Amino acid sequence: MQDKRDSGSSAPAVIGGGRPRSKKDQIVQAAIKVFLENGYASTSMNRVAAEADVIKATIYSHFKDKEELFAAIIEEVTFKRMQADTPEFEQLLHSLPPDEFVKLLTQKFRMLSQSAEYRALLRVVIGESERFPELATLYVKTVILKGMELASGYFAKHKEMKLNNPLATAHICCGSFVAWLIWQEILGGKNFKPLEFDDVVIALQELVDAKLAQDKESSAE
Amino acid sequence: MQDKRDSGSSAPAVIGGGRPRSKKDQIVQAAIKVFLENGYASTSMNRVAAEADVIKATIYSHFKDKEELFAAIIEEVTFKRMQADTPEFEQLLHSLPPDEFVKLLTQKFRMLSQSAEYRALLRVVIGESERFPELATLYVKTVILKGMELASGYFAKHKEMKLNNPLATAHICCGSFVAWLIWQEILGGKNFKPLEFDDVVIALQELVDAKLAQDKESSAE
DNA sequence: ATGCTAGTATACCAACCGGTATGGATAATT
DNA sequence: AATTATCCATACCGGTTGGTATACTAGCAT
Repeated sequence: MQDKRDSGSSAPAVIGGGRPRSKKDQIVQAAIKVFLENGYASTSMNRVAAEADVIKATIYSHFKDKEELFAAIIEEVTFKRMQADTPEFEQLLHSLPPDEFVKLLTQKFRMLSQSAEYRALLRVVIGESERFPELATLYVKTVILKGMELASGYFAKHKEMKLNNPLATAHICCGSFVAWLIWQEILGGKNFKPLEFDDVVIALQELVDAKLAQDKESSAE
Repeated sequence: MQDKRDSGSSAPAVIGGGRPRSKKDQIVQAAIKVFLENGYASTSMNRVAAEADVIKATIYSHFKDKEELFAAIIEEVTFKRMQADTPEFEQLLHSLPPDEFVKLLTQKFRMLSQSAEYRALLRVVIGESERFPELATLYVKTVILKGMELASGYFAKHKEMKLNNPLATAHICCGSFVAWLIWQEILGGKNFKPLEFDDVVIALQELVDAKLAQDKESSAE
């Protein structure tokens, strides 16, 4: 029972048609699907095993118990979603004018919110946040804060915008997006009170532009 | 098995020390606590019965099954939270200047977000939104949309603000608040990247004020 | 008194839960 | 050829699940 923590390519079981997918990965992929669909409590290990086309004992040879498997899949999905931007790209972002910057930021978010897996991740992380606060923290740190720091970093750098609290302003931007995702898509609000994401972006830009114009004017006098 | 849908005061069982609380209410109160603490799947009916100090069969004499009980408690809490404003109060709100209006809106939200029960409700409704979409819809309709329509109604009425899309602007305001509640309180972001709610309000007001000033100026020329 | 209702207490049900044990098959390593 | 490790198949474990059945009691209205 040696610690075989090779996250690399030493897949020990390449048997069948030459799949490079290790058994452990097979399990993780299946677990991602089942856990994100049903949440922690109403997911049974039998169901995961069946979905992974694997025997239950095999799961327990890779993961100590249900909780560890759940934590593993949340980490997996979280990090997968956050194969973050290169420093060069962030540099580029910082050099853009505000309107272009917001446009790019929203594009990134739009891509995220179109992924069913990402929506499910958000739902499950919130739903299980009471019993798995560490996972909620992980999610916040690696996903939410990344976008937040990007935006607040930009706002802080561009002093011509004269924002007294860059973090709070970044929160308003990102928060508007997250809230839209939750109440329109996850909670199904779009079915009886639709609100286009683009309209939110436009309205947001309206506000930011106004702020920008005001500051230009006040710095002129 | 007649339909006894009296939501009034005909409590049939006033036995003990003279509690006016019916047995059904006893069950609902206990179920609220347990379900909101643990979510749907990891709440057992035995636990609810014990918490309500009632036998399990008694629960099933009032509710057909677990799902019905869960739906009942979500409705109960949802409506309890939304003993909405009087029309007169809404009228008052509409007559306020924008900054005062935002201030009052945030005060209402601050009160909501301080209630642990409300936070738990939000968490559970999101977490179970896949298996209970009707409950998510109920929540959106009776809670979220109420605040949204209040704000968007105000924005639409005050044409001097020249907001092209009142609903989207209302979403930015309310969404900023909800998102703050989720990532600071529910997901625990405050523990390592604290952001005061008041700072969000101030930053938001900064943006709205700028928009307002811009419109005044443009209408002057 | 006689039902009727609402509740209690307890026991029970089949199904499923997370997790383990055993024993055999396969394949790579030595 | 022997060893080792991984996996499968099946069966099993004690405990819990949602939900029911039976038998009994207390209050209430006719």
